[in-house]
Parts: sequence; C-alpha cells; structure tokens
Amino acid sequence: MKEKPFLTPKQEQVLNFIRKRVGERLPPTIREIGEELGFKSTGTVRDYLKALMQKGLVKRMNNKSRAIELTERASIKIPIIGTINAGKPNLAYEEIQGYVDADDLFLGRLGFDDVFALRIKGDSMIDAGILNGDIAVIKKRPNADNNDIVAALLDNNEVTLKRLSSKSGKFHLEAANANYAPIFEEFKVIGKLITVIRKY
Amino acid sequence: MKEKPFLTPKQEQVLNFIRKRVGERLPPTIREIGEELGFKSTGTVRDYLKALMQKGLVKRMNNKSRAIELTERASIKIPIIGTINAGKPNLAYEEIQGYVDADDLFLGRLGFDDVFALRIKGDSMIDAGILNGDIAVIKKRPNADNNDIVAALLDNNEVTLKRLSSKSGKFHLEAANANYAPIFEEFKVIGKLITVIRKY
DNA sequence: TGACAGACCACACATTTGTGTGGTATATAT
DNA sequence: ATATATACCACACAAATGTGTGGTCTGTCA
Repeated sequence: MKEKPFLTPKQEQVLNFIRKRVGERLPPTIREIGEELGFKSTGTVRDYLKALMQKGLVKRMNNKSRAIELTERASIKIPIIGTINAGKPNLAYEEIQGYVDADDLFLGRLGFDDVFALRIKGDSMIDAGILNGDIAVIKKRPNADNNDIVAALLDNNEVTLKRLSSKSGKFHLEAANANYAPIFEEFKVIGKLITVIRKY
Repeated sequence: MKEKPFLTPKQEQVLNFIRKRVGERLPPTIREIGEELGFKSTGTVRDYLKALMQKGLVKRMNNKSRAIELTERASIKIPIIGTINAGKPNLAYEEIQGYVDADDLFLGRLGFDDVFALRIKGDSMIDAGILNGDIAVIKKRPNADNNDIVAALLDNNEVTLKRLSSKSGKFHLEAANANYAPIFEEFKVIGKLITVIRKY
C-alpha cells in the first residue's frame, strides 16, 4: 500500500504559490496562478482551488477578485522543530513540533491603534531577559496587574519599563537588576508589555 | 497662516481604510473604498488615490484589481516613543522617535523557506537574555561567524542554541550561563539566530 | 469492467473592477 | 478675476477576473 499524501505535488505547488503571493501582499488571481504553473485553462486552476478548499486549506469568496484566503491550517507558518535527525542532510521537517504563525506571532489581530513600541535603553530589566536595544511592544492600558511588566510614566516625564509590584497595598515599580532601586515615586501606567523582540 | 496638514481628513480616512484592509489581507477595490467612505462615484475614489500617490503614500499597478500598495512611508508602523509629556492625557505622539515597521520588524522579506523557529527550553542562554519559552527564529546556514548565536545539531541528535566561539582555531559552543560547560564535541551549525521573540 | 479522482484544455459568459471624460460646487491663493 | 485644489457625481467603456459546461487521457480502486 502506498502512502497517500495529503496533497499531490501539484496541489502543493499551487498552495505554495498562493502562500508566496499572500506573503508578498496580494493574493493571486486564477489566471495568475495558471500562468505561474503553466496551466492554459482557468478551469484547471479552479479544479485545484476546489481540491484545496475541500481539504480545508483555502477559503474563497464568490465573484471577488483575488479573494483567496489561507485557512489557519495552511497559513504561513514557521515550523518549530525539535530534535533533528542527523542522518538527513536537511532539516527533518517530520519532526516538527508545531508552527508559529508568521502573522499573529507578534502582532496578530491587535488593533494597531493601541500598540506602540519602546526601544529599550539600559540594563535595568536585564534579569527579566530584556536587553539594551530590544524592542518592547506595549499595549496601551491605564492599569495592570501585580507583577506585570509595564511601561510607566514617571514624574520627570520619562517613560520606563519596569515590573509592577504591590507591597502592602500600594503599587511601586521594580527593576530586574539588583543595581537599581525600586521606584516608589508617583507614576502612571501607560501600557503593558506584550512582546519583546530582539534582532541580531 | 494656517497649518497646512500633510493629509486632509478625508485623505487620511481613505489611507486608513487601505491600511486596515491591507492588514486584514486583501487590499480593497476602488468600489469597496467608495462604499466604505460613502462615495457614490468611482471617480471620487480615484481622485483620492491620485492624491495619495502624489504624496508618495501609495503605489498602484495599472489595470490590476486591488493592486494598491502602501509605500514605506505609509505602511503600517508602530511608533517608537521616547519621552512622554505628562501634561497630555494621551500619548504624545509628537515625541515619536521613529517607527517599527510592523511587517518587517521580524520576518520582513526573509524567504520563509530558510527560516524556522525553536522554542527555547531551559536556561542555558539566560545571560544572553534568551529565556525559557522564548521563540528563537533561525535562518538556515551551514556556518556562522565567531560569537554568533547559532542553532547547532549535536551528536545525540539534539538541537541546541549556543554561542559559537573559537579558541585556538577550533570552534566550540558556549552557553550563556555559568552553570553550563562549553561543548567541545562534534556539532554541526544548522542556522544562525536572527530574532528572538517573547510573548507575555 | 466500471467508477472515480487527478490532470488537464477550450471557450463562452457574467461580474467585477479599473479607466476616462465631463460635470458641479466651494474655498483659497495670486 | 482666474487659477488651483478639494470634494464630489454620472456614466460609458474596456480590461481583468470569476463561473460554468463539456470535453480528453491516465491511472487506481474494487
């Protein structure tokens, strides 16, 4: 008995082309897909799209140009790999543990309006793994919970990233670095840390 | 003399709608824009698009449906703020220091083919600010430079993230945690760390 | 020997979508 | 007073794009 692959090679090519185009911004038209893969008939492409739809990989809207959507299942993902088999020359993707969705990995469906970023200066949060130069993505909020890392506005009009801490009912700010003293002065929480990104 | 805003309010509405749709996957058609903003003529929308193009905010391709692209200047960005003025109730965006491009902040124009991610287990790189649970985005490469952080394949078929180090001509792997000994055994570099992402 | 899926093509047709010309009206600049 | 820009609308038309029907050929499954 042969292995019945989930997708035929051609189907995968079609899907990959859609992935590529979606990633590059504009989903392709039916004719663009055909052109790319060498199909001379739009009907052929529709057959493939039908197959991909039946397998739950793409969704479409009727009569709308370029309205091809990748489903959760097919969207652009980065594989999270675990152990790699040394016998293989390339990464053994059979050992994939899961996927990181390229899109919502970091921004996802957040409204862009309530999000801003701070570039970290200094080492006051180094013990929390937040280094100088990192980008801290903050979701605006006027408050946060105990132990959350927050962006706070200090009296001197500076913004700082610190851990919110409550001792005996009152909130204060704590650095994650023994060289910095906690801040007990007035401050205002302006947002909560949701993501840290560091580029090398 | 009145302030001459860069964009009229309506122009900004059009731009924001395009931003929204682009972010949601499918750029709008001219008629979709008109519908959203209450324009009854496609000509009106084209006038706006023309204005936005002249201001260098959008690019278009002729005769292609939905082929509206945001330029660098107009693309979806997250502001990096610096000092915040305490006098204002909201974030003072006048003090924006720059922008992080939402897209290429982390994945950018990398080919998805040569990228994978590892979820960090353990604390062996903690002094490099890479914590348990972080996602390390790796670009596949068979080699790297001294001091690069790399994903390496060990003899026991495990993948590990360590700093590549050369002493006396020979490469070995070093953890960023005094509790872990350097690795002098055989290993193969499979990729180089390009980004670390941590979600809270 | 069907039955059926994969892999195609040819075309006609319907819709959607982009283009272009020509208006109207208001406000500001010169 | 006359441009010039904003701010629209109405249409006609063309090009792009999606839909649908009806094939052919091949291989596999039962």
